[in-house]
Amino acid sequence: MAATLRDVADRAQVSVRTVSNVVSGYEHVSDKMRQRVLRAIEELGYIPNPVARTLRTGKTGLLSLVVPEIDVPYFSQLAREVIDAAADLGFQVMIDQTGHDHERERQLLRGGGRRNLFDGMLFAPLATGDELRDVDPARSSPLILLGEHVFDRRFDHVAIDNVVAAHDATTHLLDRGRTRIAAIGAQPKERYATPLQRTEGFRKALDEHGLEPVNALQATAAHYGRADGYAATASLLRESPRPDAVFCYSDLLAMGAIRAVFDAGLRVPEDVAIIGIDDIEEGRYSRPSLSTVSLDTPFIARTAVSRLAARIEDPGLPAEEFVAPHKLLARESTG
Amino acid sequence: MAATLRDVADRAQVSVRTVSNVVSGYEHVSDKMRQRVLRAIEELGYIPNPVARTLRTGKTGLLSLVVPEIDVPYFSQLAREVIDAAADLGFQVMIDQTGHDHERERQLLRGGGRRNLFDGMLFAPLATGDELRDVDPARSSPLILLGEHVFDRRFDHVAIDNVVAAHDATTHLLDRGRTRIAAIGAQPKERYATPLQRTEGFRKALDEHGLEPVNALQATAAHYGRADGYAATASLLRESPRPDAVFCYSDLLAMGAIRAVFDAGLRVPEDVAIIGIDDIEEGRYSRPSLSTVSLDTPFIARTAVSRLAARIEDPGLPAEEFVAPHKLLARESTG
DNA sequence: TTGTAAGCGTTATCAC
DNA sequence: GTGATAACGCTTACAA
Repeated sequence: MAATLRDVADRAQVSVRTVSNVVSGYEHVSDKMRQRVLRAIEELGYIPNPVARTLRTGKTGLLSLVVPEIDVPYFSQLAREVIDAAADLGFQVMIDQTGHDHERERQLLRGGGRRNLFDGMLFAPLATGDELRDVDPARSSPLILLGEHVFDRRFDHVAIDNVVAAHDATTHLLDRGRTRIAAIGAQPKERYATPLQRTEGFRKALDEHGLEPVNALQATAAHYGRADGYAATASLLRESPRPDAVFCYSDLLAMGAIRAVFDAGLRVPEDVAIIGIDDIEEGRYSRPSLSTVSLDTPFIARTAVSRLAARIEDPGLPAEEFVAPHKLLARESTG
Repeated sequence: MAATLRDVADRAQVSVRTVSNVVSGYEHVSDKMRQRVLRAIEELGYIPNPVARTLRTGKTGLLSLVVPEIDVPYFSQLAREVIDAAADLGFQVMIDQTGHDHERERQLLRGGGRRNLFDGMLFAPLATGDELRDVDPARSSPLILLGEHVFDRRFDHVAIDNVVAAHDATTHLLDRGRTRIAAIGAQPKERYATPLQRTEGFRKALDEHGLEPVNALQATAAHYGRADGYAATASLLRESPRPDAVFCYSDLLAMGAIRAVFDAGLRVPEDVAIIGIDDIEEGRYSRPSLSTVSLDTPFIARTAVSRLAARIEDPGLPAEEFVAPHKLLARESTG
C-alpha cells in the first residue's frame, strides 16, 4: 500500500542508497539524481517509515513524560512547555500517568516494558520515595528527574529549591503580621522529598521569627488537589484559637482553602491570609487573587528537555543538577 | 548491550521461534521449554524491543492525541481520561499541540511526516475549518474527530450537541429572569463549527422567549482563555444598559468574566449572572461557583479510544457518529 | 511442538 | 557519487 524506499528507487531507476541519501539530506548527491528521486517521491507520495528508521538508528524521536496526573494545572502547564521545547528539538512527547501508584512508578522507571520505544524519559513524580534505588543509570534509558531538590545524585536533575521557596512563602505571611500560621501538605505516612523540604522551610521561617510550629496547625494532604485543601482548611478553622494564615504546599490546595474559608463565613485575607506554591493561572483570576511562589516552568521544561537531548547524544555525561529560579508573588490573598 | 531474542535463544539452547512463542504468550509450548526460556529471559534481563515488533506487525501501540493546548483544563481533563482509557486497551498516548495554527493542524492531520509512528489519531481541535477536506480517510491512518457536532461524515466522530448545550445554558439564564443576555465566544473572523453552533443555540433560546439578540452584547473571543473572558466582559459592562447575564462559550472564559464583573465593582450573580460550558473542576471551587453545562468527558474519552481501537483492527468500518451526553449544572453564579 | 529462514523498511558498510 | 548488501530485532510461513 504505502510506498517504500525501494519503490521509489525502482521508479527513479536508482539504488535505494541514493534515495536514502536524498531523503535524509546527505550532501554528496548529484543534482540530476536528486531531481529524479524527488520526482519519484512526489509521484508515489512516499513518506519515510520512522519505525524502520528507528530499528536501524536506535532513535525513535520520542520522549516520555511521566507525571502523576496530567489534569493537575501545574503538570499540564509543564507538559505544554515540555512538548513545545521537545518539538523545537525534533522530538515528540508521550505522556504517562502514575496516578499515585508506587508500583506503576517503578514500572515506568523500568521503561514500562517498552523501553526502546522512546529515547529518553522525563520523570516528574509528585512524590518519589526510593523507587529510584533499583534503577541503574548505566542500563536504563536516559532519565531526567524533575522537581525535587535532593535525592539521587546519580541522575540529572532539574530542581526547585523547595526549602527556600517554602521559607519565602512563610516569611511573607510573618511579614504581614500573621502569627498563627497553619500549613497544609505534609504527607500522612510517606516520607517524600517535596513535602519534607517544604515543611523544613516552613519551620525554619517560623523559627527565625521566634515562633514554635503548632502541631495542630500542620495538616496533612494525601494529594495536592482542591478537595484536599478544602477539607484540611475546614478542619483547621475549627481549632481555637484558629489560624490567621495558611501556607499551602500547592496552589491547588490553596484554591480549596480559599473556598473553605469563605464557606466558614470568614474572609481572605482579613481573617485568614492564604499563600500557595506553583503560580498556576487560575490563581491570577481567583477572588481574591492568590499570593504564591512562582516556579519557572519554562526554565524547567527547556532545561530538562535540552539536557535530555544532550544525554541521548552522549549517555556518558556525568549527572548534573540544575536549580530553577523561583519568585514570591504577593497578591490579594495575603492582603 | 541490551539482550535480544537471539541471545535468549542461544542461552536457553532453543530456537528464536520458541522464545518468540513464549514471549508473545503462544499456547503450544511445552512446559520444559517454557521454563528454560523464562529462566534465560530472567538471567539476561531481556526486554522485547517494541520497535522491531512494530516493523513486523505494523502496530506501534501508540495513539496520537492532538489538542490546541494541553494546559487548557478541558483538554487536560480529556487527556487524562484518554490516556487512562488507552492504557486499559494496551495503548500509550503521545500528545501534540496545534497552538492555534492552521498549518500545523493540517500537517498533523497528514501524520506530521511520521505517519507510521502511531496506530491512530484522536483529533480534538478547538476550531477546525476545512483542514479535513484534503484528508482521504482511506489513505490516512485511523482518525477519530472529537468535539464538533457536524462537519465531515467521512470520519468517526464523538460529538457534543453544541446547539442544544448552548440553548440549555441560555434558557437557564432566561428562566432566572434575565433579559439582557450577552454572549462571549464567537470567532472574530473564522467560521468554526463549535462557536457557530453555540451561537445558534444561544439565539434560538432568545428567540423562544421572544427576545432579539443585541449585536452589541455578542462579544468575540479569539481564544477561549481567562484573559479573553476578562477583556470581553470588561468591554460588555461598558454598554448601556449593561447586560444582566453573560453566557460564556467556555468555563475558562467564564472564570475571566467573573473576575471582570467584580473588578468593575459589580456582583455575580446579583448584578450579572454568568454561565459557562465544560464543567472544569475550577468552577466548582470558584467564588461564586460556576453554573455550567457539563460535558461527559469520560464518555467522550472512552468512546473515542475504543472506537479508534476498533478502527485500527478493522480500517474498513463505516464512519459513525457518537453524541456525548451533557447536563446543565446550576450553581451560585446564576443565583 | 520446534527449527529454519524470509522478510518488515531503513541506514550503513563496503566496494567500485 | 553510486550501487549491492548486510544488518537492526522481531514475527511467521513453511518444514521437520
